[in-house]
Amino acid sequence: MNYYNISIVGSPLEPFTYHSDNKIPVGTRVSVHVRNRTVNGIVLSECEKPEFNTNEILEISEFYYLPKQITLAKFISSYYICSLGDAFSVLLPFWGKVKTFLPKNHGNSCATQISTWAVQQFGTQVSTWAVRHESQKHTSKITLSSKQKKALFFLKQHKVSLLFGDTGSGKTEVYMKYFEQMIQEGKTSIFLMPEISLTPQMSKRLKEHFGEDFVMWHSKLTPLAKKKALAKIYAGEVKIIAGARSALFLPIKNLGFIVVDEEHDESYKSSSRPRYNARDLAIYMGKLYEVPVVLGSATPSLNSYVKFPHYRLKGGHFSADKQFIYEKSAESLSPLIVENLQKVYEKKEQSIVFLPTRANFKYLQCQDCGHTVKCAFCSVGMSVHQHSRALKCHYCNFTQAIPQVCPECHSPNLSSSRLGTAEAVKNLQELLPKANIEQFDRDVITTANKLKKALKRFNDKESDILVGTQMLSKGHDYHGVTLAVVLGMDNMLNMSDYRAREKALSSLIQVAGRSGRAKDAKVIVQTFNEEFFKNYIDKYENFLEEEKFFRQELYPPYKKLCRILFAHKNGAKAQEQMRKMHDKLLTCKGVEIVGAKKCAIEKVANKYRFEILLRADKSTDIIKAVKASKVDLAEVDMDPIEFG
DNA sequence: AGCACGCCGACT
DNA sequence: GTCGGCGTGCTC
Repeated sequence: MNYYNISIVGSPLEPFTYHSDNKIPVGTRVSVHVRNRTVNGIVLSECEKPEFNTNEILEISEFYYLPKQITLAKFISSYYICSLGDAFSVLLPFWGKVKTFLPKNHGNSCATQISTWAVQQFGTQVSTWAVRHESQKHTSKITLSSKQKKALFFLKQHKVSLLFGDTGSGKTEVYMKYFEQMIQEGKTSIFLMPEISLTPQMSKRLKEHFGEDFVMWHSKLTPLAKKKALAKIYAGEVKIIAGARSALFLPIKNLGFIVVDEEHDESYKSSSRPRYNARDLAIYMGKLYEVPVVLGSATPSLNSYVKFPHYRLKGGHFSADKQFIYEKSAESLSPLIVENLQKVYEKKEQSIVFLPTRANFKYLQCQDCGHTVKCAFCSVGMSVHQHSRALKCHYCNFTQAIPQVCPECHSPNLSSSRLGTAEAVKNLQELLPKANIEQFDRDVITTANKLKKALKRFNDKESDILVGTQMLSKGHDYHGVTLAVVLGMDNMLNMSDYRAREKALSSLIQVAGRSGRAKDAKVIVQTFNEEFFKNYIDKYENFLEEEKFFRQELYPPYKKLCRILFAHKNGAKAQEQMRKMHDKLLTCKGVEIVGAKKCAIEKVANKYRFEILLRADKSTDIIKAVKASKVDLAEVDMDPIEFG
């Protein structure tokens, strides 16, 4: 009888031991009983017969994980502090006959014939992963400029590098050239991008260029589309996989290269367990698979800028031919803005109105001077807690009474108002009753099809004004736009988030880069912080250099942060669990407890939420401390990007 | 995480 | 008398 340690997919528990008559290779996915439920497990290792009675392995599947995937799962489990079963739940197994794993002279218990899974599924012949007969399919249509050639040369010199390229500087061509070269070496590339399901023009472009070598992968694919894509991947026919963060975990033979485009984008971070960051895991995988990794962005994160060598690819058209107007006003749709929107509408031109705030937080801002109350200890905005009638810092829990007058100019006009997209559309529609105004955000644009239609209406000039959030700035071309209105920058800048400045500036640059590809474009930025944006709008690199000093000693990339969440419908229970873990953490060395308190959004989905924020020099100290102190309810968020 | 077991409140 | 709430505890 053979005994095996088996990690149960999705289980929070340590691996269990099962037995089988068969000799089963490590990495094989099997099904087993846990409390009479049938679940998937992964064979981790063979082991001795344990003291207790074991269950039998029910079924040995044709799915398996390769040793490097197991290494990756173990890394995810240790770094993000989750069970191995949770780590495996994000990885996709290989499929087929496992020649290399079968020991010599071994019975054929698991040696199934080359399966015809894909054929059964689709009735089409799918080739095995034999090396493809490389036939010079099409000669390259990509011609790089000398700048782009230099960029490519630079990227090829480094294991991990940052392509710091302005909007419109042609980053995509550089990647595509790199992909082509990988294809010639018979290797597959991963091209990660945020919200790929909502960037149809990019996939169209890749499809046109790479044809059958290309597939798209993201969570919104229909089950059938997923099956088809997987069949092609299993068959080894795919050379370019463009996808959202989950594409990183597809079963790829011959991985050659990983691109993380728009690396600054927050959607690379998973907000459910395991809370991994695909950008960071891409770098880990680069090392593990010994393949180059390229991060790309017009507005790179300070994190990547500090850690990796970069190539600066300057753009063709950016702010040079654009007029920036900074308006000091706290009024959401000010007369200046409405007047400009009106003028543009009357000229039969188009506008976009950008509201970057997710409207989750309220900050106290002076309506006369724009000053926002900040924490005395953390240089971040204090958020308004109306219930407790107090201002609180989300980092250190410093609390103060809500001031009656502005601490800066002593004006009594302090307000914590905020503006959402739907509300802005409604207000604008009243002011411009004849204009066609559309809401353009996650609430309305839920599918690729809706996006396509909305963009078509806009490009056909059936709609005049788009009012939206981040989505407006993600990779779309609006050729007819001559006015971009950017609201809510101060809210963003004053978020109680150490990345507030980075997020605000990069959002502004991204939206400015989207709009006004036509000449004579105007960008109206409503802000009391004109100096900040003006200084850096076309000098993001200068911003990054200066931001280093703000982050030093306190924030990433110089310090590691970790957030522990406690959510329960019984608030007292959540708080008690937090307190318990907090007390345990006090005994741990090398870790600073920055705060332990109620979340800013204290109730979500009927659950009360509490959180602990930890800071340390090294992630190993955090991992050690958290593992030693973890309580049942705790959910670990390593390298958090959201607070509250 | 799931799911069974078990112990108290309002219902045919 | 039972149905069902969710607290506690266990899963190879």
